[in-house]
Amino acid sequence: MHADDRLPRYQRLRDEMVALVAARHWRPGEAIPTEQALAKSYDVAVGTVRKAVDLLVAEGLLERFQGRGTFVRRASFDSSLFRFFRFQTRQGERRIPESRILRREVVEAPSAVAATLQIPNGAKVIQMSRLRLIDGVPMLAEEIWLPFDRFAAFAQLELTEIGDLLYPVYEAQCNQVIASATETLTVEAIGPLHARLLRIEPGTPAVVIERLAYGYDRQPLEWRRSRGPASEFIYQAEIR
Amino acid sequence: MHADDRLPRYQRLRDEMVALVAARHWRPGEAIPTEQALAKSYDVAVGTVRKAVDLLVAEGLLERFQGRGTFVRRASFDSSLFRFFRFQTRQGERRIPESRILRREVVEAPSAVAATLQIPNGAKVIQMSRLRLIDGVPMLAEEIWLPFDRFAAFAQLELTEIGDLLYPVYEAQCNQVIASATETLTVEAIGPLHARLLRIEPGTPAVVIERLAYGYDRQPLEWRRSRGPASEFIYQAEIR
DNA sequence: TAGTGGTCTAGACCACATA
DNA sequence: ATGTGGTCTAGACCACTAT
Repeated sequence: MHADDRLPRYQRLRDEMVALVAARHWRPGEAIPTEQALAKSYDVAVGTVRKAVDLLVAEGLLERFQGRGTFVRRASFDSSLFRFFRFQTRQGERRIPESRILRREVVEAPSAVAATLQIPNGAKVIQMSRLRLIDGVPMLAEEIWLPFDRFAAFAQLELTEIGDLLYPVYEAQCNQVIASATETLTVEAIGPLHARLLRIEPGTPAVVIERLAYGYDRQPLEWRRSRGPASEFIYQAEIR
Repeated sequence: MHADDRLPRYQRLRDEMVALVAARHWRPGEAIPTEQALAKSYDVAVGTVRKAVDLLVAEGLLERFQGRGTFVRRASFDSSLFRFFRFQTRQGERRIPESRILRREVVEAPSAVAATLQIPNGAKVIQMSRLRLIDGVPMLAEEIWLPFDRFAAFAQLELTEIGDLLYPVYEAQCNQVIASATETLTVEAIGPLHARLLRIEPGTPAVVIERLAYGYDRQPLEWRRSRGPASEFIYQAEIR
């Protein structure tokens, strides 16, 4: 099962390190072996290890701390587009919104969902509808789909057992770890259904964020579509 | 005027190379000296030069081509948010929209504009209003502000002398080179004025992109605010 | 064939964190 | 005091581009 000898050593080393994290042999929060140790065990120079680690730090999989060591980074989703919703509390601090699951059921995947999650047509999915609030004010209306075969345990949980964040639950209950995601931002005039949930006027501009989240093996694990009032959204980017 | 000795050599080297580009001593499209030559002239090891160049490649200022050399990159604005407007032609290819300048005048800077461009209150600015079209269909309505003292030559140009792209004109006529920018995306229900320009219904969601563009010396050179129909906009991002 | 950037090595010394 | 990552060197060899 192995990597192309024509690839540079630092690339192959990088790939092996990714595999160790994916296999949960190196776990988030833990320190990996020192550069010296890695150099010795993989029989390469320290400089080569450094270059491989450089890559993974740039990719966000590892974090370095001078004098302490190199650590597997927790996927934090700090760069998610959700960050650009100005959902501050009245004191202006950033908080995790409260979550209310409005509905959860197991259904046959609509064909668009099956295609997106890369599962067979007609396979079962968990469909969920969720409202996120700050200080009791609705901020985001979400629809979430999970492939049933990987998340069967999730369908059995009492709703009261599910906290404000889903990914830790996926990890603890279903052994499914989210490693990365792609997000897509579009804008629409909000429909009457979501308008009622969000307590805004139908036709008001809303930002729609679709997120497809992947495991370390690059398999799609979760699809969600979230809607929030566009008036609360501001995105900034650097251009070169 | 010199750099801190406590900074690593590769950082100081990086800064000196940026300065050479800013001073137009190294010009876009040109090759810079070889790594060997740089190492000799700055009296550092080649590896140190490589690290400095690595940084500038990552920042997008330089481009490397194995066997050919390292070149100063033209600021291409490939990553601009405008890229996410699906302004395709009927054949689906990407094109530079046609530009029509609707108005251009020299005025005293409104205080918000003066603050943004970091010029004194009441200083003169060139204010411009522009429409961008594809196949004759209006796609973006833009308002643009330029500090008059740097762009005086621009105010004299016949409108027919100004092409579809402004930055090459800034460079050729005013010797002002845009090096980077920050962009901000918000959404609003379009007002009657812009609705008429864009030939859409007032109240339709519109994407508003504000861009503040800087020279190599980090001075703000241009501020523009562009509005386009949100229905044509889709933004995608990778999350880790 | 000559010259460029790309990979890799082996080792020295520095700065920082922790005990 | 020890061990970690951070910086820097000097040189070898490879892969690609141009002539």
